[in-house]
Amino acid sequence: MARNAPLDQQAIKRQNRRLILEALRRNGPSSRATLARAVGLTKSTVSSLVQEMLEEGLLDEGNQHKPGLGRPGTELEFSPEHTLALGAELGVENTQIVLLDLNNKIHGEWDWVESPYTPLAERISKLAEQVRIRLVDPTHLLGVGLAVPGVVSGRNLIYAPGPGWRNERPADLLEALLKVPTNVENDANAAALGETFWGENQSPLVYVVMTTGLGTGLVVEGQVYRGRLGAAGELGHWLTGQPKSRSGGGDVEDALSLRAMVRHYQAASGRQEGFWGILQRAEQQDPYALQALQNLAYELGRFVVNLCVTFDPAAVVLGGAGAEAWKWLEAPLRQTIRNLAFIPEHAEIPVKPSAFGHLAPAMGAAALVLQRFLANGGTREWSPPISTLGTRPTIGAPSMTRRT
Amino acid sequence: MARNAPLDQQAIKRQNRRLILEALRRNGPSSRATLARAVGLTKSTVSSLVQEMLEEGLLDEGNQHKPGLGRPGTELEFSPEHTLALGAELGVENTQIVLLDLNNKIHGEWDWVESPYTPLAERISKLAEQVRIRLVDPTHLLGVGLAVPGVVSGRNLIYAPGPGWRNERPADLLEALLKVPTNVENDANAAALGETFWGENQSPLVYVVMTTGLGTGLVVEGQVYRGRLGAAGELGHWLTGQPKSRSGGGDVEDALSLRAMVRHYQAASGRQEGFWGILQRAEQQDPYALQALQNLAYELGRFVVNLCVTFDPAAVVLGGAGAEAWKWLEAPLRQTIRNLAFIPEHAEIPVKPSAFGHLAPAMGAAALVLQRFLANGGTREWSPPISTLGTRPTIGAPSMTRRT
DNA sequence: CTTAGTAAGTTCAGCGAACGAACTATATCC
DNA sequence: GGATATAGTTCGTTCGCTGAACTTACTAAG
Repeated sequence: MARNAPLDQQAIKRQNRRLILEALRRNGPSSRATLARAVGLTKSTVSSLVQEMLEEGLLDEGNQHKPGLGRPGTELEFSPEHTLALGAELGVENTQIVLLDLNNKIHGEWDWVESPYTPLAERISKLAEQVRIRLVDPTHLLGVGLAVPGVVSGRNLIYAPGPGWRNERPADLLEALLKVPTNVENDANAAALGETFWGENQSPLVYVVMTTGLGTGLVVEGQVYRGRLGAAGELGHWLTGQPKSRSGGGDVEDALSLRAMVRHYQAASGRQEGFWGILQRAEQQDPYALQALQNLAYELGRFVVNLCVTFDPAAVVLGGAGAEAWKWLEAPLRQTIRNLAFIPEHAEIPVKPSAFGHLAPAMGAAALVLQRFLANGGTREWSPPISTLGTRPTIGAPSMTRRT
Repeated sequence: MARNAPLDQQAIKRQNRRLILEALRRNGPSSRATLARAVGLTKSTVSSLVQEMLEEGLLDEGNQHKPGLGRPGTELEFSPEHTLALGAELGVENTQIVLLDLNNKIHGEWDWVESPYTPLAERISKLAEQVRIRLVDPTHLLGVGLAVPGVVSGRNLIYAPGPGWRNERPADLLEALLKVPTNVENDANAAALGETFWGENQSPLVYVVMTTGLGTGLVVEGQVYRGRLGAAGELGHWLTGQPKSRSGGGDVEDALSLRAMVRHYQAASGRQEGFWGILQRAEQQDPYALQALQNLAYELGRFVVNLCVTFDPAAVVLGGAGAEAWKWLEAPLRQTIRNLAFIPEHAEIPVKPSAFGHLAPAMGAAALVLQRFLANGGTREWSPPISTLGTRPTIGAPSMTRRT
């Protein structure tokens, strides 16, 4: 919604269509009259807008709604074939895709393992191939959303340290292969969006994804906060007071990440274990494993408190390891937050594991597509895939001369 | 602009009036034709909207514009009497007020000293009294903006540690006295808004105010980011790794604030000096003073780098001590940022002292009023001052059981 | 001095979108 | 079967923007 463009009558219509569609998604199948009450338009306006959308094939008429007295209404719902979106997470070690529609119905979910450092182009071709195998015709899709573990600026990927990608144009690549409009987003941002898009609308919402590193996504009033270049939320790289290298000092990741946890465990127990190994040992009451988890909870608690003074969120959602180990983290985490909160309201800030587990980034990527479609009032406005593969993004990669 | 309300034709009109007024403010006096080109409306539309605003007294016709060929245009400008806003900063030790109009003309600027810990009600009455002395009739004001050094939620002040206020309703108090609509904002947020409202529109923009403590304000696309309760940006309270008390640990303020600087200076030199004293000694090449400033620049540089990974701003503006000592800080600060930046773009992030110096928060408070007026398309929509002084804000004060 | 050229600003018929009152349709309750 | 209630449609009205034609006011060239 361009804040700096003059409005015309079409803008009114688009906005009102958007409101109707959003209400329909929030509340599930509803009658015209119910929609009219929900969005504050008159019955006649809703009727005519709905009529249009039925003719476009965007909506379907469903069952009769029988609430008791009076004439029963006809329920409206999204046409599944016309509101499909595909979300894909290009993780470091695997690819996860999910196909769903605006009725919040998941039509399919697939994933496969990838070998590390596979070039992005290969990953994208494989994705396109798999999509073709699973879908009869990808052109039915409203779009594809890609969640990637790195800094995203606009449609371009600037830097993804995990898989080792720099200055790539995944959207252009995929559009060229599938002829489907594609959005790209940082994985934490995407997951954060997904959480608000399908969950309660808690704003602002911070999503914390702890894997080998640590990143956050921020969603304010349904909009992803990206910063100027898309580099916001890289809080794992916040420099703390602990001097480590001569020039900089340690960062938050050094204390809060799977790497840090594994390191702690090894230092204490003398045993070498991965994250899952530690969890297993914790099941068997290994005191070192329990200690490592306790320590993780403490560090995570401090971090949440810091998120509170920074973003003052309405809720914090944990993804990655934070969600996997939730069982052990919950109690000590809660206690740490209570002890350290700056204002009392933050002491009881809702913290919960992601509703979608490992699917969260892929779901969020799909949400990106659906959100955009809704914002346009349910119109697919896609410029045909112009080949711009020749030009490169102008933003450089991070300097690697520092930090470890 | 309510994102979730249906639009009607009045909304179009309001938006278009807003665009015209904003263009007029940005570009200074302009003709109808120029405005039409600037906002993308037709001449006829602009003409009729302008006609209305002339009749309302909001705009005045000015001189003829003589650009060369063709009929000269009539310049339009804001009526100074109808676009006055008052900004006030209720600082810990003084009150600063500024009166200005939408032509960006400052009509007056006053300040007076306050004794610390004066109850807020007294501060407000004194402010009202001074306004009455200086202004013939306060009802001509579009509104009053109040900048306060604390956490603000909506119209209410939750907690201001400096002057020691808790759970106050400054807006209600002032409205009862002056019968003028009043907005309240955190001082750093206000200053940040002022910086973007009158400066180049760099978004996101972070304002860093370093006084005895440390706070930040964030403005994104012209809108202040407040978080859920208005407690965002309290980055001075970010917990760092340095353990200090048993429960929490030190925070950023412990390393970066005037308190920290004074402490450092004393530890090194053995002399007790305030901030201004240290600056004076630096003038005389006192090595300890220079060292303290160098150290401040280093800590500030680290902080700016952290702001970059957190908010990825387009620019950082310094207020308070950061601005006063700019002369000594600039070079080492720049160098620190260059050394520590996470991505190369952040190495050269624009950092500059506030354009308004000590006036920044008061200017920002006034900007708050003007921005709101513009957002409404230049209509004063004020509900008469209903007395709600009986009810109290529901948010508690920070817990003081921790942190030193 | 006259005339052509150019740009500013006005007027007005037309259009698109929402509204609201009056209407029809279809159910329940007594 | 009639009263009542709610869903959905129809259509004339209102409102704001548009675009074309027009008027106004100036400069430049002959």
